[in-house]
Amino acid sequence: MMSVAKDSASEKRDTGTLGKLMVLLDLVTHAEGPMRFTDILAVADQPRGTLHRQLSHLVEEGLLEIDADGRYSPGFRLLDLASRSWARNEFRLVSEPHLKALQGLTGETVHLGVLRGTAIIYLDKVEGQQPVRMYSQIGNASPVYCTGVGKAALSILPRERVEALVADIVFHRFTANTHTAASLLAEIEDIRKQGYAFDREEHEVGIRCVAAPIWSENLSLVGGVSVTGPAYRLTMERLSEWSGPIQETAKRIMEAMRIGLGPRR
Amino acid sequence: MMSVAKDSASEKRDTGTLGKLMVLLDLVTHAEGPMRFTDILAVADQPRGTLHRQLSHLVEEGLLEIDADGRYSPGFRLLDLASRSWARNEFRLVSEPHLKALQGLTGETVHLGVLRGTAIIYLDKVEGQQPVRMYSQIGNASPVYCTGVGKAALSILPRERVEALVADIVFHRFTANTHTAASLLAEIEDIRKQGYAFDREEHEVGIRCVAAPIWSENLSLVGGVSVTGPAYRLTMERLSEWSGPIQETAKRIMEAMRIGLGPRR
DNA sequence: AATAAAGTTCCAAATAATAGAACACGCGAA
DNA sequence: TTCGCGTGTTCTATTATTTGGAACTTTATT
Repeated sequence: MMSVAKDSASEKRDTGTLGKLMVLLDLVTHAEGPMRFTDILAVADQPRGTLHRQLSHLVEEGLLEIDADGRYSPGFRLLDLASRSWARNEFRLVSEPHLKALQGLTGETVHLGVLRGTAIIYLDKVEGQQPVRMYSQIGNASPVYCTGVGKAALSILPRERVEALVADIVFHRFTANTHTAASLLAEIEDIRKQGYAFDREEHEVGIRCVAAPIWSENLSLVGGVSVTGPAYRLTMERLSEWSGPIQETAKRIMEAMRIGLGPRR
Repeated sequence: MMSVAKDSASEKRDTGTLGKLMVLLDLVTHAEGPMRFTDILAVADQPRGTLHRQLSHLVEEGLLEIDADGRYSPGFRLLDLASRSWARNEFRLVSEPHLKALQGLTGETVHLGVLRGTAIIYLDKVEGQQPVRMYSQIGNASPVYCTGVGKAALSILPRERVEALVADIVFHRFTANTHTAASLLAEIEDIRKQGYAFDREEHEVGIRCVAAPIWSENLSLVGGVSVTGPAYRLTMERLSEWSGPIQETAKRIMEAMRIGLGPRR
């Protein structure tokens, strides 16, 4: 049964059988921990028999695992797929040297992220000394509205697309500085003019960042670079000083991407 | 009575529509670089119209990306799914402190891996000083027959299951020491008695390791830990000395896993 | 042992996927 | 320009898969 049509924002995906399976996969991967059959049955809108077959298929393909107690968890196949995906990603490969250079210049942590839906997915992270915990950040999806990269990315989208996107967001107040829909839209306008964005402890108290947008001509790729660090070290003055270098880095990455694509076609 | 055993090699997966889509996903993620529609058409055994719809669905779900030139690459959604999967993985979480301890003791790189099909998927890696390149190893799938963890894992499977698995493998000769089916089966027997496995430069010249198996009672989880390093530093004598500690680490992880599951059920 | 809860299997009916052809599009050559 | 050709996209009757509901089996609880 169809409920009342959601307004504009509601993306209606028509991916048939795959779509239904992805809903389940999302359910399990977003859960706190392993889910039992009945747990899933309660939230997935499917008859028991159907759900059972769907889960079996996901398990057989390695996208889900089922333990001895019949609890479902994300499967190891996802790691394999993702590691290949990451290793070969052109955007990441092209950006890498530029991220390192920026890290060297600032001494702080540098991130590379792309926009997907209303989230920023981090593709790379370059830290200074201490060993990096793998997957600690890479692959992570963070909300657009409280990350520097997210706001920078939004700033290069056409206004109507930003509005449509913002309408889809459910705003969670992480800190006292976290944006609301209205304040976000307002700041995007400023960022559009400036060419760079700050995160003034909007996601986590004590964490600030500067970010610059990166985009392809047709906007099929929209993301950004950022320099992040603790507020006590990264004063707003210092962040401002870095707005130049970070925009420069973004520019170089875009040029490098075009070179990659340019000559051949 | 059971039906006649399927001939070892012929794993016929019956995952309907999902199975067909996963074949495509594998195709694209295993490729050298982005694939054009026609490239995929040539290898995927599907009519043009059908393939087109399947790819569209995968793109719409974010499992694949299509660039301006119509070339398909793995999608960012995979990273998101995998990062969650990794972050919450119980086996990895439980093992982490033990891996660190082993790293501290040996000073060399420690790996945690699980068996999936005929591959070992690395779940974690603990290195000494230098910053780790993310995803560099984690999520990677390596052949069972030329990794310490792989051989250790096989050694705890019942003989007939090992034989069935080995029949599925296509052996690639990476180094002069790489196993063949026969030599692998023979060594598995030894490892079974010993309780630990070596990799004597069987995957990469100049790289050796010791590994011990880790398994759950019902064998739903089979994997291992290993200590890896350059041959000039890791003499076979030294590796032998570490066979004790590494088995001890494996044992502690297995105990910790049981504690996790034990009391509640 | 009896009862309830959880999980699995089955099959006619509904729905989505398929195959094949026809339709667009871009591009280089005549 | 027009033609041909390689690519990619859309359409539709046919076919195969998925669905839903119930019956059935197994596992926990009283």
